[in-house]
Amino acid sequence: MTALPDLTRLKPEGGKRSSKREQIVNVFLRQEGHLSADDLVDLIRQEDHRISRATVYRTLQWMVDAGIARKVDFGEGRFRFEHSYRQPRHFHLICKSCHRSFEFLSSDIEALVEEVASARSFAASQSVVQIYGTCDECRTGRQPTQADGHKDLLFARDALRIAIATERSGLEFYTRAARLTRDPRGRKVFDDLALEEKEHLTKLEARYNELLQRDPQLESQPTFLFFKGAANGLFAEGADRLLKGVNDQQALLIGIRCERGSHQFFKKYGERFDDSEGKQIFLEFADEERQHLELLIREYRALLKRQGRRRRAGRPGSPAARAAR
Amino acid sequence: MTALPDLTRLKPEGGKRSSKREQIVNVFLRQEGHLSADDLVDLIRQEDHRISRATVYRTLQWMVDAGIARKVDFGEGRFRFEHSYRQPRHFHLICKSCHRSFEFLSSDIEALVEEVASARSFAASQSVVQIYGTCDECRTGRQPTQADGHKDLLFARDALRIAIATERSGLEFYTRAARLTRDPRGRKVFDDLALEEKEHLTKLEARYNELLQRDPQLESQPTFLFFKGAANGLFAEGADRLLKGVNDQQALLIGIRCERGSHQFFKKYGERFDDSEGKQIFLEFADEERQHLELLIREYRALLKRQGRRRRAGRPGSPAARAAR
DNA sequence: CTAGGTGCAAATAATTTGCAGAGGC
DNA sequence: GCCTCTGCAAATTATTTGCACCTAG
Repeated sequence: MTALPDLTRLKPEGGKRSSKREQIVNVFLRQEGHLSADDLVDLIRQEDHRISRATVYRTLQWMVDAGIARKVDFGEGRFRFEHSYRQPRHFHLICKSCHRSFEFLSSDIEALVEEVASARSFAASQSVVQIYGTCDECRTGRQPTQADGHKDLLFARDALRIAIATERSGLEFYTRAARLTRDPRGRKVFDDLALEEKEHLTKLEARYNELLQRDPQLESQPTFLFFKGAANGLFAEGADRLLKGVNDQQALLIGIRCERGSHQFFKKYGERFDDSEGKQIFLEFADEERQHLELLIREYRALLKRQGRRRRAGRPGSPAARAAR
Repeated sequence: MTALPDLTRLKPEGGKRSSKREQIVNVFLRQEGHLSADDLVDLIRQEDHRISRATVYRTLQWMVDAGIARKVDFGEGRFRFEHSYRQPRHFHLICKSCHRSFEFLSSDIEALVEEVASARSFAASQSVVQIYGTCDECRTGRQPTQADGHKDLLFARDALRIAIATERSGLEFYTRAARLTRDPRGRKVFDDLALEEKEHLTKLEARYNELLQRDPQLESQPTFLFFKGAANGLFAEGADRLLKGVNDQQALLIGIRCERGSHQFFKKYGERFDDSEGKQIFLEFADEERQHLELLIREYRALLKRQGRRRRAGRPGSPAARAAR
């Protein structure tokens, strides 16, 4: 079920193998959702009567230390535990009526939280965001839809969606730029950039479809990762009329600026997340953008060289320095 | 201390006057910060030995129902209570080392939280945002600065700061516009707008100073209300070169657009907050902007009328309809 | 053999409840 | 006198601990 392999005994340090502990961990990992210590005791007792509450508590604490479980407090006067191994850290919507809880992640909220902490010189180690209220099903009285899928898959799905949206927006921009630019060499540069984006887009979409096959109802599940700002403004580089007179050098500079923005953006956000498939997607995407960026910079340098040969000498303080950082 | 008047016995419904309860409530209100039930018992016992724990618990519950207190959970395995009467609802930074907690409010976070809830069709009734970590003093080993002041005053201070920043930004914009505009009547309109802003600004600053006098160390306390977006972009109406050819009609339209933006913005945010002085400031500010807006609209209509007389008839589908909504 | 894991029962800790008496209206 | 508030002690609930025993390395 959950992508949780052998690690069971690797992570914890200084532990002795013990059938009881392993049994408890296995039962815990087999479940999904948020279990209270008592829930877990009941589950264990179904397959083994001779397990004491104390052992379950001790094992739970051990799992938290080992990074397998996370202790969450929904204000019920007792704690619950959720999977944590390779699961993205997230926030909760908590229904006061049916007592279910739903997970989400908002990089925007995380960023604001960091900002507040830093404004107060507060070293934040963890943050809790909980929205209490009534869920859709309880309010409308409809059937309680299937439980949330695995966060990990949802996270990956949403990361891919964001990457795809960004890529689409880039493709659109370069295509428009190519259409508008009058200079034929400038147009060539934009055409190449658009082609590159299209290829990358195809790759991302293939990956997205592959993900959907792993879980057919993945697409119908609600948004897990809330994330503004991607695909917005990165490519809004100047008004259309400015694009008309762009030559190849300027076009390359624009491409460099866009790709660098995209790269830094995904790198920054990829690093923010906990280890998980979604994080990988962000970082891979950032890396592909970086490679593309480097390519553009090489092209730009080559272009300058050619120009320099033609015009005897290049200007020393030229934009090359800035563009190539 | 806290601006908490007689209301003590008004709010709760169906209660009988009782010396014990009143005593507990008074002791609670006299304190600031986050008290646990036990803290409160200890405090009460200092002035009256014959009070039972149960009564304190019962009174605490009663205060929560009456809206005097708010129950907060810092994950310590017990609840704490904070003032709630006319205190803005807020979020917490919680120091794991000294166990103090600091309050802040972020309208931006609240907005994002609402967005998430609405995307999930979740009827949010309350939200908890807690940042756990280590506070500045614990990390740097400096003296623990004086405790946070009253949220209410801090909130008012920050609301005023935001209003002032917005007003300044408006003043700056209109001044620049007046300088750039070539049309003398357009310039007159911008000059008037700038004057209006300056007057309003003076009023706000006076109010700010008055607030500082109520608590001299108010200014040195950290930001309580985190709030982006105010004073940003509201007045970024078009590039400078577009302002050059603006006549009086266009200038009025620009003014109307800016004031309306400002009005709606402060109204929306003012309504978001709980009852408190800061909320009042937002709403008052929104109202002043509205009055100014109405004035501008009247002026605009008068202008159109004059033009109509001059040119026989005004165009029916003119921008007047849109501007005056 | 020995450190760590386990069960059981007792201990804590925060909070709630049953009940009989007290006090305001 | 009635209804609610109070105090006290006992109950509840979640979690932890002491201690003797057990078991894997």
